[in-house]
Amino acid sequence: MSNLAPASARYEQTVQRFLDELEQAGKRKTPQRAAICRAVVESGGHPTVAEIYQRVTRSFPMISQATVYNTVDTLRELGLIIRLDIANHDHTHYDVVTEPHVNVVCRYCGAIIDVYDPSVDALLEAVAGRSGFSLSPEAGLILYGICPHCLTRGNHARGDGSSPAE
Amino acid sequence: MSNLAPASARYEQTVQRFLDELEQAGKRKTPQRAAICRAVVESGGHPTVAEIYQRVTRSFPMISQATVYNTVDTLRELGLIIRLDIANHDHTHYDVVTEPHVNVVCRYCGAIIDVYDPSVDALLEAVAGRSGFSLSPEAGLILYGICPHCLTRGNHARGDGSSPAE
DNA sequence: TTAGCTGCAAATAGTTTGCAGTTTT
DNA sequence: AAAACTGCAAACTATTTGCAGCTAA
Repeated sequence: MSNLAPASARYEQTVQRFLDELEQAGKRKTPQRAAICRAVVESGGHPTVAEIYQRVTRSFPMISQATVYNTVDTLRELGLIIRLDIANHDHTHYDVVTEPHVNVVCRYCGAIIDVYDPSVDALLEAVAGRSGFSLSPEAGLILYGICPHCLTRGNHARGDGSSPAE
Repeated sequence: MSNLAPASARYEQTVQRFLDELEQAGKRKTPQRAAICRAVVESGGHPTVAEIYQRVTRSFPMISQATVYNTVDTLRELGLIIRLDIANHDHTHYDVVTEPHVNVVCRYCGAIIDVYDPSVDALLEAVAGRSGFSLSPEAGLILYGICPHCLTRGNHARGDGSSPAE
């Protein structure tokens, strides 16, 4: 792991990158958007619009959810974040990580973690070869299971896909 | 591929399996459910509730969508089908294939195909090892891209995730 | 200036749910 | 008979959209 800089500095760097990309795309750099970008990055994971909205509200009490929806969609169009449609989660999640990886979701507590492994690239190549598809590089692969924490706690009583947490 | 039996016979066999599983689970075997099971299997792919409903309406003009939703969810609980939450598709799809495989979705025309490859198993093992998760065996992996047909037709003008068909 | 963005409110629509009557076992 | 299921309609809610006023460039 390369943790040469403190988290805050890395976050700020990413936020700056987002703003630069917005500018390059001819989009306006509004204070709301800056706050939303910051919220997305600082969420440190896989935020939903509701989470982003709640976070941004601290600095912009009057902001509307529609603005968050709009901005998040703009960021997605620019390829800066990707959508994660997770089964049984009421809200759509977004991921700052755009390189091919796997999102592993706990069926019980709803936790989402990113996993990187060479087998992802192998899978992409194999699937592209077999299907003839031109696959999107930012594959938002999702796998479901029970996380170590819930396994230990014995929280995995039911094997179905009922929604326990988020 | 092992196509020893005609499609219709294989379908009927699967329908029978579904009905048997329903019975074993202590569920009732109603004519509506039989029709829904048949519709799911005969849809030959990745049906939505709307598609199933439309198909079942032929034999049960008075059936309600709620019944389809209920039954489909029951089948899912029993592990006979899996849910596919596909980005930008308005309806939830279901897949009769429950073995680990990849669903490849065309961003342009919405087509969904199943791809089997040993790399899927490798991925599952690697992810399970790295994450410590107990992964669900019926991994509904989804990848996005442009299908060969749309590639040829040059239909892939836009690289974003806007919804074109489906 | 002016095209684009924000915020508010209303609309959209897939899915879920409550309930009364019906049916399988 | 009893629990389960069906069908209808109403409810739910995340997301989208229209529009008037603001604002970054």
